[in-house]
Amino acid sequence: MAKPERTTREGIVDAASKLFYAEGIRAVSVDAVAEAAGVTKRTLYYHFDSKDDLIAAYLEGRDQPNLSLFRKWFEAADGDLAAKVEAIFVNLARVARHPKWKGCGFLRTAAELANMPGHPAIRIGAAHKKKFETWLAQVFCDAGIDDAGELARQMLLLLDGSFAVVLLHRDASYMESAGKAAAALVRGATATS
Amino acid sequence: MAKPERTTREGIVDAASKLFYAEGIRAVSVDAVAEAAGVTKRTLYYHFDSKDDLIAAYLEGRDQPNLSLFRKWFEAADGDLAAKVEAIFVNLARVARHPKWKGCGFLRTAAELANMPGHPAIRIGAAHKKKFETWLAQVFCDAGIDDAGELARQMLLLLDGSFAVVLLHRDASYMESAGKAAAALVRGATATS
DNA sequence: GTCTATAAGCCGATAGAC
DNA sequence: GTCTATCGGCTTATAGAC
Repeated sequence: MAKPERTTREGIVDAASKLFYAEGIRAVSVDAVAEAAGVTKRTLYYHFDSKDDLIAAYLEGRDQPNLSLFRKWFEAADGDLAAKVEAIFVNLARVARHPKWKGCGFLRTAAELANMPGHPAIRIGAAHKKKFETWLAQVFCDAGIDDAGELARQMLLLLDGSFAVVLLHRDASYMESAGKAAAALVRGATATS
Repeated sequence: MAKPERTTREGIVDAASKLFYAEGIRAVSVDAVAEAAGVTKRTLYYHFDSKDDLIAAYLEGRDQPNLSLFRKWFEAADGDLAAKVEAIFVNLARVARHPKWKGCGFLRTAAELANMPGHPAIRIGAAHKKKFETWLAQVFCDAGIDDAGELARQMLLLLDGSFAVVLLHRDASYMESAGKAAAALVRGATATS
């Protein structure tokens, strides 16, 4: 239970996470990760079977923190359900304006590994997005919305759309447009249920 | 005017286009493109300054054909404005179910080159998406919709969101959900204008 | 568990002949 | 304009000592 010191493995995942997100998966070599982590390549290969294994660990480590952040933004927002959903997009726009922001690591990895459909990292990304969608569907269902699942899917489309569009145009105001669209769809679903 | 035979350069761009889309930019070597085009690497470097130059040519060649296709789907559809917009998503879902479909080449390239913000290929991708957005905004404006620009932005968010989500989950039904959301937003904007 | 050293091959790009 | 041949460097991954 008492294990406060950061393990070698954690340090490697940390270094990999920063580099993969900043530069892209295939642009970063195993050498670069090992050097950034302050270990030799041989040590890295002691802790991970392959680079693919390391990529999977990178995304695994971002799963829960990302989900928690979205939930926090939703819960901290004032107003009705539509306003709380919109708050996620507004907060995301703020984050996206940071110069180091480079889109969604899960989506970028899926795009880069599109030629390897069954890759573990893609499965982790798909599961991550599904968790968020399921949480939203439950929130909508609790609010008494008909077809809460379909509305949750539409929110994911707007969310991931804003990641893609903002990365391309480098214009975070698209996230605020996505938030407005999301709020309009939630209000439309609330009215008819 | 009379130039029916395919030039060497066109053959190289063709081969690059197929490989880059199928495998990803960084996963494909210049050697592989040259071999697929049936020329030597030296010939390739006679026609293109660098691999980056070749990447730009790949996306440049997809710009107009893609735009034409979207416009064709819109114009061929029956029904009101919302139905015609939704038709784009329905047609896209059909295409996305083809096993060789691997998302949007423009978005995947932007994701892969996220660490090179000013890359020519990213500029081409951004311009491509902007052209589509501008065309949609004009269509909405002609239909008498208030804030046609904002609605067009929302359509782009849903479109690019569906590219990203369907690539991740390999479930083209998300495109039909995006189409429903798009139609609902168009109807909402039509009603209030 | 971490090290030094290296395998075996691929990378983008170029030299110089014809 | 297209060829053969090759550069120097980087790639993932491994061998074997301690």
